Amino acid sequence: MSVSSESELATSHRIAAALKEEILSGLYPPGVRIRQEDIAEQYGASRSPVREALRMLDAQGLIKLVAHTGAWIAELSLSECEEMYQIRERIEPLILHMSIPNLSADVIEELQRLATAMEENRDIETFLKLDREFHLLTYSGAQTALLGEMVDRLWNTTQHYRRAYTKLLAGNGFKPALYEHFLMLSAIKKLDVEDAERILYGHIRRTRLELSQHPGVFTPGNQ
Amino acid sequence: MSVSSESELATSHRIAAALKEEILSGLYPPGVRIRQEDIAEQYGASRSPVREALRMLDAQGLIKLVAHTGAWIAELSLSECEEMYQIRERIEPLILHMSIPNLSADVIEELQRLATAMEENRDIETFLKLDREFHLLTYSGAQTALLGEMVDRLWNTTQHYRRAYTKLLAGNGFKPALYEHFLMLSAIKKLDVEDAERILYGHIRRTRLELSQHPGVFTPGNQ
DNA sequence: TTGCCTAAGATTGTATCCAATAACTCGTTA
DNA sequence: TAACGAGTTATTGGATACAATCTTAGGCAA
Repeated sequence: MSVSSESELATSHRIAAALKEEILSGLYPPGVRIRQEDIAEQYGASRSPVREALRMLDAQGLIKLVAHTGAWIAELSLSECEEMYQIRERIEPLILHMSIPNLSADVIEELQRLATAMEENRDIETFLKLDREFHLLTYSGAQTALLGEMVDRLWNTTQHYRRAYTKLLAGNGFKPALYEHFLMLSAIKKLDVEDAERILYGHIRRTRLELSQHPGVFTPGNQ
Repeated sequence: MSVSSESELATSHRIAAALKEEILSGLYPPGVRIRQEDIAEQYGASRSPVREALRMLDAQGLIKLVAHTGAWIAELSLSECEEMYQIRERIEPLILHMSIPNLSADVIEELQRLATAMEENRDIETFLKLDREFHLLTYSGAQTALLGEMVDRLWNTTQHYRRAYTKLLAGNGFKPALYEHFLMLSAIKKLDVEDAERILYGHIRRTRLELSQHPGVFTPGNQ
């Protein structure tokens, strides 16, 4: 949050942040094993801070630690992924509710820009990035202690599967999402919290139902 | 889950579990500092497993770690606690929804027993214990990957404040909760998921509104 | 061939030592 | 008297060494 964004952080935090980026970028696919010594060497540190970093990522649900055995990139089954979406359906309307009254004109302008950019975009990684930015920005007005972290975690742990599913859609199936974004944005502009919540709920729910019709996303070696 | 429940666990997990119990029991009040060396000595271990245990508890929201500075028992402000309750209002009806179809007759009998026991009880610690057991047992039918953990965490991080608030009520104000328990139990027995969800939502919401009328609970040195 | 057992190797868990950082004390000065 | 600052102490962070555990490879017997 401040000037020197790297050097002042503890090594363990630096490693955790870097690993997190690599995982979210798709560099390590789900199920891949992570060895402490490899990571330590990769970041020029000893295993101590690596172990702490792994615990942090475990807490965030990005990896799975098993005592005396090792660490793996977290994997979700279809039903686990559906569960995440069901949680999102209930929680994200809440954080949106808390956020809307505090959204500045600048933020709303940026939302408009993002929604439009998504309309013109055809690249998958860009779509993922814009979609994430759009939604998280609609939540940015919420002054939360924990809810924000929870939402972030839900997005992170489902990231791999959103990517795979988006690839499957391959450009055609984006439109409903785009329309929903514009509808939600218009409700936000009118400060119509209830309507925005309902649209968001439907947006997440529709995605969940579509996702569950593509179980191939969850059979390893696919995507 | 198996025969020897303690000895086979890694030291770090043992320490984490023991510390967690002590924190939830109210032995360490919010805001108290925890020194690694003290804990290490207390459990006859070195600081290494203690550090790992502290990271686990940090991840569960029971303590707060600050880099280069130390660990403190987590503290909530009134507004943070209200946020937790708002999350509970949205999430616990969901887990109840998932759970009800899978509750066995034995569990329902046990729920009946717990609800009745609470009616006759007047001790505060016992009330806390029974109330927690009752609710978590209504969720026990849900086969969840993460939702259960989230609910557990919400209960744990608000434990201190439920205790303080319950002390304030001192026996009189229990009744609405007891009635709601019986109403919910009756909906569960009829497999009326929708009704059970609604009652639970109201139950948590009512508690939140009452809690916010007792801000004294959140001024340190009170209770 | 298949299953089991044993032992070597690899990997994680813990203890200890040293370094880095933060907190505190106490003296100085405006 | 109050505020600032240098130096000391206490506490946490990281590196290394060793112990405990798991995994895997190989051989043996059914």
